[in-house]
Amino acid sequence: MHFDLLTTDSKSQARAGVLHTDHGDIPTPIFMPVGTVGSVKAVHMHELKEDIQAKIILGNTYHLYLRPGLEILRTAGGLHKFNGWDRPILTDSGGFQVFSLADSRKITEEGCKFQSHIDGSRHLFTPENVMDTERVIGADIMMAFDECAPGDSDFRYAKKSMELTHRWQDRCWKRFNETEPLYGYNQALFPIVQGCKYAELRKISAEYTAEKDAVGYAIGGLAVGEPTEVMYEMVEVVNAILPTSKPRYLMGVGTPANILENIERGVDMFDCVMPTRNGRNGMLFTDHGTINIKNKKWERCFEPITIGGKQMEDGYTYAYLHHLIKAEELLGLQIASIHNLQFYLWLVTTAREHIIAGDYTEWKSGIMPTLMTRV
RNA sequence: GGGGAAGUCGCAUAGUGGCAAUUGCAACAGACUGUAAAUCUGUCCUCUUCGGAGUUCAGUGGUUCGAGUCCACUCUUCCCCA
Repeated sequence: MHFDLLTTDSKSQARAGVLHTDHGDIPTPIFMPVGTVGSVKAVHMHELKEDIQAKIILGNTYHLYLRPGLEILRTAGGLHKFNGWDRPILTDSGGFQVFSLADSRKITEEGCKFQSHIDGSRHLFTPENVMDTERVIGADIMMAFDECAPGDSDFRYAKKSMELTHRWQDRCWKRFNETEPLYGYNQALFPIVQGCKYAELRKISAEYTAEKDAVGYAIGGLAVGEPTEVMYEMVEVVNAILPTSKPRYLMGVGTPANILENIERGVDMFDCVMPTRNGRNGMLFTDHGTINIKNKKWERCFEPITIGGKQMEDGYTYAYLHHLIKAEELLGLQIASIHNLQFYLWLVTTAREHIIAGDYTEWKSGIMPTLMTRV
């Protein structure tokens, strides 16, 4: 697996490239739909491929480990075989669950003890067994096991957490290098930079992480409660240190505006639950701004929903989607999810075109006000 | 025609004499960033300077310090027998 950097914008840090994997090429910048349990919620595989043009999706180690479980995944021949997705897959390590399941886990030097959110059973995640699990899942890109500390962590805790993540990172590398892929194709390990909202820590973490020759590097622990401006600052600090020849993945980000701002700062890969989760809850990203399709004002809007000024093949109107969501029809969740993912993929694809054309910053300035608009 | 039951804020419900009144649905908003989320939160009689104030529980009258709750009659609905 390797990355080709094709273009770097002359007026910013924005880059266009291609990440080559055994399951196909990923043009960057890219947005990766989140498919926690091996499914992008409410979206069928053929819709991901054909309608949305997704190039890579995520899975989650914690969730897949709990259900269906490793024995099933191993017997199936890995997640690709199990769910039928033949393009690249990236698995998060469970590091985010260290953050989001704070009430039912305990962190030690060894790893993190979790209590299952499904049946309350107790489990221990260590850097070593997470590597083994990601081997079994068979993700093209395996994420290191880290602690995603809360955005409001104080310096003392942030430093301690970062140092633990670094020690875990070393153990991940060791286990990764001692083991082989199980299904005949290559897997890469992406280490994760931490350090919360402290530039000093981010710098240390980026330097520490960049020492290892990885296929790509991730920036974690952002968009977890800190102000947006702080997130941008931290990305700048980190990207000034990470090697330019490798892809940078900003984990869990974000809004369309967040994505363009971070592309400008040199980020190549993004993932976020926002287009799918918020879509299911009625939030739609449109050419006119962000809307809540449940609001009464869309009841009689018989205009088709467009993306980039173009009507999608199916041509749903605001009024129809309003009706479906209000009526709690499953088709509403499906259309909203597909629409938002189409919007996100259109956004990064168009950004890439403008980076290559050399007018990224101008294009971005033109579209930002709309992306920030709440209709 | 005779007998029985019941009428509570859009609908459905709770309500021992101390209640602006329970809960669900609907409605109207808001939140959501490496998914414990088809979830969660708020408002939901009127006005409000957010401290409160004013009108309410089919209608009218009554008992009581005090009535959605007790009594009388009226109206309406449902059930059973003719």
